Order: sequence, then structure tokens, then C-alpha cells
Amino acid sequence: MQKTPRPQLDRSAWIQAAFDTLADEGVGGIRVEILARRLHVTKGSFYWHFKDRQDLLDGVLETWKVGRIRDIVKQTRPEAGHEEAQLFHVIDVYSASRNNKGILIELAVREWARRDPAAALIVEEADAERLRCARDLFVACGVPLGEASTRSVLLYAYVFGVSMMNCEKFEGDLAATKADINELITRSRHPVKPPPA
Amino acid sequence: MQKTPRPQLDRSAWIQAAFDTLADEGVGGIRVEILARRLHVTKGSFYWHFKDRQDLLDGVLETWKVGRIRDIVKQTRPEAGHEEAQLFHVIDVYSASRNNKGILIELAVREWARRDPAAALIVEEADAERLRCARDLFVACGVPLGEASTRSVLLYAYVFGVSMMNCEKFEGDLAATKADINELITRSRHPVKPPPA
DNA sequence: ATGTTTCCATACGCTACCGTACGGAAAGTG
DNA sequence: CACTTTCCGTACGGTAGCGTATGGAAACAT
Repeated sequence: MQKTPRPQLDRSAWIQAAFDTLADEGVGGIRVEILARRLHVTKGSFYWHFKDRQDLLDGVLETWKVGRIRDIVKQTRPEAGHEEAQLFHVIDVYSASRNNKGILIELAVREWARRDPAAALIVEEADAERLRCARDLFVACGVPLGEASTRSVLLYAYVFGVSMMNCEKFEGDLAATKADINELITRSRHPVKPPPA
Repeated sequence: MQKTPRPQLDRSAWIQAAFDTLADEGVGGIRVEILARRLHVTKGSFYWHFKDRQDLLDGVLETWKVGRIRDIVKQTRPEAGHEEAQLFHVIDVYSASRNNKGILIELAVREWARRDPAAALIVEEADAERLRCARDLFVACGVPLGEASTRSVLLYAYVFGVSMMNCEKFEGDLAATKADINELITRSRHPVKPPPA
């Protein structure tokens, strides 16, 4: 936990508060005067630390970028002999509970990226890094390079997609289903090539 | 195409316009006065046909629901001998181009559902229907019931997830990769059971 | 102690929307 | 032709949020 926010704020305090509302309400929910109330100050403070609202959003995006890249390489740095467990871990981290803050922010940033080119660029970079790291893990497991790329794309697309779904009405034993999906993504055997036309 | 909108509007015209901006800007972008300008009328018209903004949103949601259910059963009604092709089709419909209106609305509605319980309920119902239809297709292909459910969840999670990603920076030949993923989802062989602990 | 810098409060104008009240035209009805 | 209903324009009040201007308090410096 944080020591209760000091009577002296700085940029990072505002950015942190912005992340909270980003998770709950998306980019559109990040409003200067709302954050001010939440931080028990007024706009006067905000416009001291930031040029305008866009300046804050840029800070949020930049903070997200460096934090993501850092976490990605930390989670996916190959540890000899544990590569497969690491892949499982990547899947579980996001598909664990649908309401943890990490996945909420992830979805909010992607929604953001759909309408803001700057955000889109950063998400694209983060995704490229993620896919590269996952691919290396697959390769370390003995999967050929091309197939490793394919499975990495499937893995992350699944992870992000399942975080937007609510399957409980369809599948009772979701945990078992997810475990089976993990197996399909990481360990299934390629089918025979389809007959050429 | 539509015959140029008559000088007489009705609910469906407003709802249709709302869908356009829903795709482009999300639920938050649906504003009464903006739609009015786009339809070359004023708010006076809107508040004749709708009680308030929420009334319009309810209409949009309801329209989406019936349209989705209709399309789902149409696309996935088993046609003997073509079940596998139908599964491929389901995947391709969404993962084809990232900027087609269908996928934009799909993502917007899901974003909507994350903050509005009514929307969440409808999305949940649509997903259950989708998963059920896909499962039946797998079953028709000879896949056991449980595995059919698993692959259905994987299929749709992948479809929605990949629509939020931009892999071009990572994978050059995206078409080939997607084709391989289709194979993995629909035809891969289950791995051997992992050794118990 | 006095001046300077840092950080925040207050007050203001401005825009974008929402929803309402009311008036008027056009189309249907007798 | 009256008369009503349908549909839309206009005008208004109200809220939320952005950004600016300005003053003041506290910390810091000399």
C-alpha cells in the first residue's frame, strides 16, 4: 500500500488516480475536476502540474508503456526448464478473475487505442514485444519458429478475448474448460495438412 | 443502400444513426444533438420519438440483440457436410478486416456491457447462443461434447481478441498465420495428458 | 526577516449536452 | 373546410467539465 497521499502532490499522484478511473470508466471517464475531488484538491493543483488534460493522458500512456514492457520481459524471460509453466502463467494472469485491475486497464487502453493513433502505436509496440517473448518461450519448448509465432498470436488473442466474455451461462465448469484451452494453445498437435483444393 | 432518409423520421432511423456513431465512437459518443445534426433535424424530433437518451440506448441494445441472434443462427445452422467450413466462416467473418462495421459494433457493445448491467446481460445471452451454435457445429464434425464446448470458447475468445490486436509489426504473413490458427482451433489433436505432478 | 519559489484555492467565462415548453406546419379526418 | 394528430423547430434553463487568471499560504533561500 501507499503511505496516505501527502498534502503535496506531484505528477505521478495524478497519473495514479487517472489509472484508477481508467480501469473503472475508460479514458472518457478521466476528468480533471473528478480526479481533483478524489485527491481532495482542486483544479488549481492539476493545472500546475499539467498543461492540460491531454498532457495527463500522455503521461498515463507513457506510464502504461514502460510498466507494460517491464512486466512483459519480467514475466517471460525464459527460465530454463520452466518455459511451459511460464506460458501457462501468462494465460492465467489475465484470465484469472475478470475484475482485477490489470485486465480492466488492459481493455481500457485497447479501447483507447481504437480511437487515438498515439495509443494505438504504443499498444502495437507492447503487443509486438509480448508476442516476441511468448514466441521465444515456445521456441525454448522445442516448437518450430513459425508455429511458435502462430501459437503466440493465438495465445494473446485468446487471453484478451476471454477477458471480454462471460461464459458462465454456457459452461458450468469454466476452470476445467480453461485448463483444456491452455492445453490446446500450448500443446496440441498440428492436424494433418488439409487436402490441396 | 437506403433510399435517402425521408423528411419523416421514425425510431428506427434514429437507432440506425446511433449504430453508426456507436461503431465510430462507442456508447459515449451517442449524443442526441449530434445525431440530430447528422439526420438534418433538431432535438424536437428526437424527443418526440424517444422519452430520453436512455430510451434510445435501450432501443439500440434491443435492436442489436435481435439482429445478433438472427445472424448467429443463420450463420451457424448446421448444413450437413459443411460444418467445418461454417466454423471457418465464423472466424473469418470477424477477423477479416479490422475496420468493418460489424466488428466495431461488436467491440463497442462489449465495452458498453462492461459498465452497464443491462448490456452485459444481453451480451451474455448472445454469447451463450453463439457458443451453443458453435458447439453443435463441432459436434456435427464428430468432436465429443466437452471438447466441442472447449473449442467453441477458444474460437470466440480468439475471434474477439484478435480483433483488438494489430499484429502486423510482429508477423509479416498474417494471412498464413491466421490460417494456421484456424487449423489449431478446429482440427488440432489433443495432447497427451500431462504427467500427474 | 524578507524576498522568491512552489503549490494550491477561488472565481470566472466558455462550450457541449440534456431535457422541457411551446409554437407551427403538414398531413390525415370528418 | 374546419379540426385533430403527427412531427418538428425554436427557445430556454440547467449541469458538467475545460482552461485561465489571480491571490494566498507555506517552504525555501539569502
